[in-house]
Amino acid sequence: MNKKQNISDSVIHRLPRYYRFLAELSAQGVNKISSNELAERMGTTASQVRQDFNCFGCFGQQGYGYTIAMLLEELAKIMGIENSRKAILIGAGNLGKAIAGHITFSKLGFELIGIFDNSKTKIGKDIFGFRVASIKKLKAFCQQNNVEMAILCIPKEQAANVVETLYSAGVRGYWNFSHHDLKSLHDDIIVENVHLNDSLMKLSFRFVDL
Amino acid sequence: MNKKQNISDSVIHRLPRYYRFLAELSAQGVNKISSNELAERMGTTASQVRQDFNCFGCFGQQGYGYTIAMLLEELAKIMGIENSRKAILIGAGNLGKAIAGHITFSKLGFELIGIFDNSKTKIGKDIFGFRVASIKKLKAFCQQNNVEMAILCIPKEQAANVVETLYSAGVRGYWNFSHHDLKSLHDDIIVENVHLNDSLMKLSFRFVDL
DNA sequence: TAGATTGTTAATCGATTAACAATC
DNA sequence: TAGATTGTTAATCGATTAACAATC
Repeated sequence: MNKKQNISDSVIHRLPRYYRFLAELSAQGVNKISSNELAERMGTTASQVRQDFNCFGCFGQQGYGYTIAMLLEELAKIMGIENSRKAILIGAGNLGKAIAGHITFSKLGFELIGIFDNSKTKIGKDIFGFRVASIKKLKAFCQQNNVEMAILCIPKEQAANVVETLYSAGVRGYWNFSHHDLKSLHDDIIVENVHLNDSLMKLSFRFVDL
Repeated sequence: MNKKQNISDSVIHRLPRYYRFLAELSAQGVNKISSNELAERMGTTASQVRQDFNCFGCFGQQGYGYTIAMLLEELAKIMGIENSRKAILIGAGNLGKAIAGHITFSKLGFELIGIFDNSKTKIGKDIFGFRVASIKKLKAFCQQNNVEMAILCIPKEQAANVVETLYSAGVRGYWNFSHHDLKSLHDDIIVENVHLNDSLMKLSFRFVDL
């Protein structure tokens, strides 16, 4: 699937949204939809919907529309969310706990297999069925279990160190809540940054001349 | 400041990033920077940096560059983060706790003044100095305190109801972690959605042909 | 003054939208 | 067959990049 290389960020950004809207429709018992209907619900245009889907193949039927179940399946394949890549979470604070508790990893392409922390007060505690392990065991654990992705719920200052350990153990994917610019450490890693501060600043911006 | 209307989403999206990088430089003791240097650090182009800043005015000095302190001040004004709009948080689960604990609202334009929940096991408990209040008191509280923004850390199913209450009490800004499409409820509200699932799906996508 | 770097206009590139032929 | 809606090409629009005159 070499196509992947040419997909623009704009399209990638929309894929999970399509999936979300379609999954909801599906749950409501809707079976088919036209690009027009879908566009209207999502606040976009039919053209964009069709262009986006056609980046990956022809999923519709002329004169009829799209079968939602089939679209969902294709989108799932495209995004690789039917995988179960081994993932670990580092940092068992409130944020780490929220992530471990709220995210249904199995529906998003990953399997959470461990939680690590460096604080004595947390090591050994149980969180959603995981016994929090010492960060000292990180490297061995990743190597033994083929960990592919790490979720960083740690302070910015600790990120570089932790990533060095993870990188040396072969971890290449990072869901990064730490605000550290990981790309500057290695360029053969995949990083998805979450900046909640940025999100809140955008909200603040839009308030200004309300 | 009518300019605000014409600012593209692309620019708005970059503003917090500029702020973040400049704040870090400032903390490192750097005082001035050229569009070129800043662009390099941020992985963008000098042209873009200058175009972006010039959406809001002329902050630089020809032949010299930009004074970081001044840029930060201007960006802060532009994003309105020196405000302290009254905000409340609804949903005192792990996610709510993480938000209440991690986000420095006062640096982002808001002041957190209350936490609400509908669960008896949570009402009355203390979270980061706030006594969790019953959601029954929501409306009165918002009206009495001029609450402008609500953070929704509640399940999707409860969102519509809660927003009706908040809306009727005058709350127009929403930092929405609930996955409910709030814009479909009222169109004179400001909504900033956080979809962590989408973020993780994007990470999964980029794994596929690694 | 000479050098540097901005502010701003012009050129390019890419993404979105419109149009329409293909076809179910 | 007629109607509907896709897949795809062409047109438009906007965002990014390049260029350069203004100026500190």
